[in-house]
Amino acid sequence: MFRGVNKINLDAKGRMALPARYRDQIADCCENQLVVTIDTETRCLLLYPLPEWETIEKKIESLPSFNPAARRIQRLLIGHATDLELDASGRFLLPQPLREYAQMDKKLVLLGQGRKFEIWSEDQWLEARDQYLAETDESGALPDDLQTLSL
Amino acid sequence: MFRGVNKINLDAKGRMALPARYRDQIADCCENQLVVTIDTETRCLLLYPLPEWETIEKKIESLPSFNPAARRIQRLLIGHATDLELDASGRFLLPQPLREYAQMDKKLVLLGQGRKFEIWSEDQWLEARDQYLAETDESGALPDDLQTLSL
DNA sequence: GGTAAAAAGTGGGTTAAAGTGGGTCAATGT
DNA sequence: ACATTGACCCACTTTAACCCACTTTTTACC
Repeated sequence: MFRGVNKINLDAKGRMALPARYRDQIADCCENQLVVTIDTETRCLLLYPLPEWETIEKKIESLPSFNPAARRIQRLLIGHATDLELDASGRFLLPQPLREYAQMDKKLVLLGQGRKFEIWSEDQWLEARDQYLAETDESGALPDDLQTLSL
Repeated sequence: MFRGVNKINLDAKGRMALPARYRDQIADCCENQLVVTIDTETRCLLLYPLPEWETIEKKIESLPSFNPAARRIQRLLIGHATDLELDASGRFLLPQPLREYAQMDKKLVLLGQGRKFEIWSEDQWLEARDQYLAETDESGALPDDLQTLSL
């Protein structure tokens, strides 16, 4: 399970370093094979260990391709998915089109999100986070499980 | 069960010491593995023994990711959750982004809250406490169980 | 109640590791 | 053939993990 916020700098070549605390886990679960794609709801990127991505990809592929909503998801998610491999110093290159999509400049935030990561431009993340915080826990329809969740 | 208020100083490096009276319990229940994350309603932090956090995380993680309220909780709680380990003198480093979130300077308050702790900046805590005290027990709608609670 | 001893809390120095920047070369495509 | 891009390598900077020492508080015993 991946957790936590990490402030990371993108270098001039468009590379970012995976924080050291995740490296062992990534080496174990996918031999440093990752896949990055876009999030379709917000301007951020999703980073998966390869096996995890493959199960998701299978599900998306099997959607009926004559359904417009399914085609949309297929084109957006599978279309933007890119294989990555860590270099010797634990970095990888973020493809330029994806950097543009997520409006990334130098400062990034890597968010652990269970089986995947999210990568945000820091500005975008802070904005989204503040907006989330401004909402109360009660606003919005919560799933039943969540209503009864005791933190 | 953790109880009590504890005034604690944050040192120049952002470390805080877990009060000695909790150490045996923490060593027993989670081998000094802790997780800290943010509270979504107030600007304070939540500190869990790892196993306790994991049960919460499982529930949150299994929520449908296309539900906006669920994504909000996932991003806020799991996104900010950070693993901690006590050092040889019973201290741990509070991650900078979380210190910023909870507006922490030197003086902190650690609040025992049953299966978890809350960590507040002292100023924030005193302010919140005074506000709670200003409210009466009758204000606000109480759940039925609470109406019949005998202190 | 006072003193000594132990434990807890606090501060800070050192060092190894992580993060970061950038140069070079090979591959690719124009 | 040349230009562009990414992979690989190396070097510098920054950070945090670890260790040690000093101060303060608590506990125990006289």
